[in-house]
Order: sequence, then C-alpha cells, then structure tokens
Amino acid sequence: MTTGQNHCDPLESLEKAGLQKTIQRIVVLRAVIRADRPITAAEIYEDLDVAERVNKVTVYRVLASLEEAGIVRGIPTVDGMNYYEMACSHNPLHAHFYCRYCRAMTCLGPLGEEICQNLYPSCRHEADALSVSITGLCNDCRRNKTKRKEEPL
Amino acid sequence: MTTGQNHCDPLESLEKAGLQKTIQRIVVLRAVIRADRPITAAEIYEDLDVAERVNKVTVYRVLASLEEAGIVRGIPTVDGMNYYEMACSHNPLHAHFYCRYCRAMTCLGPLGEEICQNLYPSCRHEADALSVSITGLCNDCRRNKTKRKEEPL
DNA sequence: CGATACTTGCAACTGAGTTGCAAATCGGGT
DNA sequence: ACCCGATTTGCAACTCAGTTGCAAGTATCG
Ligand SMILES: [Mn+2]
Ligand SMILES: [Mn+2]
Ligand SMILES: [Zn+2]
Ligand SMILES: [Zn+2]
Repeated sequence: MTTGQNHCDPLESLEKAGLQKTIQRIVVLRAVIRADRPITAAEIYEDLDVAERVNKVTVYRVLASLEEAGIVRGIPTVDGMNYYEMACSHNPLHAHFYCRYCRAMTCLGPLGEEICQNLYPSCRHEADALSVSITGLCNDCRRNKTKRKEEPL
Repeated sequence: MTTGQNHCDPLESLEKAGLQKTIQRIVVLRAVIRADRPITAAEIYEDLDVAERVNKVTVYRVLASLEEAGIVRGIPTVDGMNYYEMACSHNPLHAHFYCRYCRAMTCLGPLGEEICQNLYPSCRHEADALSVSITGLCNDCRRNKTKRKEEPL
C-alpha cells in the first residue's frame, strides 16, 4: 500500500546512494516510479519507449543495484518472477496480492505491529525479511475483463 | 510445523485421490514423506537411490499431480524454486523460514486465526492461498556449519 | 582534460521447468 | 489370464527468466 503518491526523485535517490547517475538507471527508476504497482524486469523492458532504449541485461543489473542500495524492493512470486516497487513509498512490511491469471501484483495494507511481533519471534534464526502474499483471482479477471496474459484460470 | 510425525501412507493417499499407484509416484511420495522439511524436485531427484530411478521430468509431473490432488503442497521461494511438503502432516496455514545461504526451508509455527482474519479481509479479491515466509540465515549457516550450496552469505 | 573506476551492450550461457511424442504400463471389463 | 482404451513414463528438444565474460563506452574527480 503506497504511502502517498510517489515523490522520490531518481537523481536524488541515486545521489544519496552513491550510485553513478546514468541514463539507464534513471530510465528504469522512472519506470518503477511511474507504475502504480510492483512490476517485473520484463514489463519495464517492454514498456520502454524507443527514446529510452535500455538493454534487457542492463534492466536486470540496474534493478539489482537499485535493490542493493535500498531504492527499490524486490518481491518474489509463486511463479518465480521478481516484481519491484519503490522502497521509499511503500511500507517495508505490507502484504501483496498476486493474480494467478493476469499475473498483476497489487499492494495490500501494511501488516500490523502485532502480526510481525507474532511472526518474527516464532523463528529462532537470523531473519532479515518477511514476506506475506495472497494468491488468487483479481476482480478484473474474475469478471473476465482482463486478457493480459494467457492460460491459467 | 509438522503435526506429529508423518503417518500418511503413499498407497492409501493415491487410492483416495483416485490416482494410479505407479512406482514413480510412490517413490516420489516416499521421498517427500522421508524429508523432515520441504524439499525441491531437484533434491528428490538427486537423492534417489539407483533402485528407484525416476526420470527428472517424471518427478516434476508426479509432484504436479500430487499437488493437484492435494496430497503435497507446493511452497514458492524467493529464488523461484518450488519446495514441497506433505499436505496431511502440515497445517495449511503456517509460516516458513528460508535460509538464503544453504537454501534449506523449514516450517515455522502455524499462523494464528487472528493473523489470517487480519490478512484475508484486507484484500477485496478472490483469494485462494496465503503464503508467509521469512528469509534469513539459519542457525547452522550462521555458525558456518553448513556448506551445502555455494555463494551468498 | 585525462586517468581511473564503474557501467553498458552483446552474445553465449545456465538451470528450472515444460512440451511433444512414441513406448510402456495400468486397470476395468471379458 | 487376456484385451484394449486411458494414463503415465522417458527421452530429447525446447522455453524463458536470469546470469556471466568481456570489450567498448561513460561517469566522476582531480
Ligand atoms: Mn508493495
Ligand atoms: Mn511447511
Ligand atoms: Zn488478474
Ligand atoms: Zn542455512
């Protein structure tokens, strides 16, 4: 769930992270900011307009460096694909909904303190990330409004 | 978290599910039962003793049919790999811990009613599965006792 | 500007998982 | 026990997200 529309500035973020401000990084970062939900490397790559061509490999590498710098957050899914969202505008502890048909991922509300309190102590290991996701059929797909990808249902 | 050691009988499970009782299915099922934690298709395949050779593709297909029949449950991970556990001996709603170094997955305690109550209603979609997982470093890896896979840390 | 370190693009590769298809096996009916 | 259609298996070829090696290009800083 986004905490107010995205105000993160690409250049500023890169600056603060000590990363070189290359066009590729700015283009990818803008794509993630533009999206109103977590998106994949493939989506970013495909949605690039000719003027902002970036090699597919570069998209992966840029996302990796942005994630390492804490600028974007990676979200894994049941189908093994990685989705990315801006770290600055999304609470680090919130659940996601993943539609098994159109494969769109949406953010749900943040997890309450009490839930995390219950989960973390339950594991006697060195935890560093908590991930909660709900899989199912999104409203659009249930009403058959979506044909974005194929098969399932 | 396992609810008492595994008492599921392969033949019985297949029977009840109306699936043919082939050696391959029994072998794979036994491997999942034998494991004390969720395992991958690759682990199953590699750990097969010569006497119970099963083609790798068959392992995938068997796991798919077992999952569809509700005999095993698939658990996705951050690294895109699928882990499987016996459905009969694991509460359908429990969290998992995934070690980013040795990639072993362990079951944590079941999720309290109140957590699910909080999560499910938060999404106005047709939900069909809830997945909670914690990523980090397991105790063995923290103490550097494990070298099961490579890189990370 | 020029040296140096970092980043990009391309092509080849990896590895989990899938698919098409012919051969083997299962199982219900006789 | 035997037959035949339905299911399952094995193999080889394929897919596809993601990775890697390396030479060429670009950012940054003095
Ligand atoms: Mn989110
Ligand atoms: Mn489990
Ligand atoms: Zn959908
Ligand atoms: Zn470990």
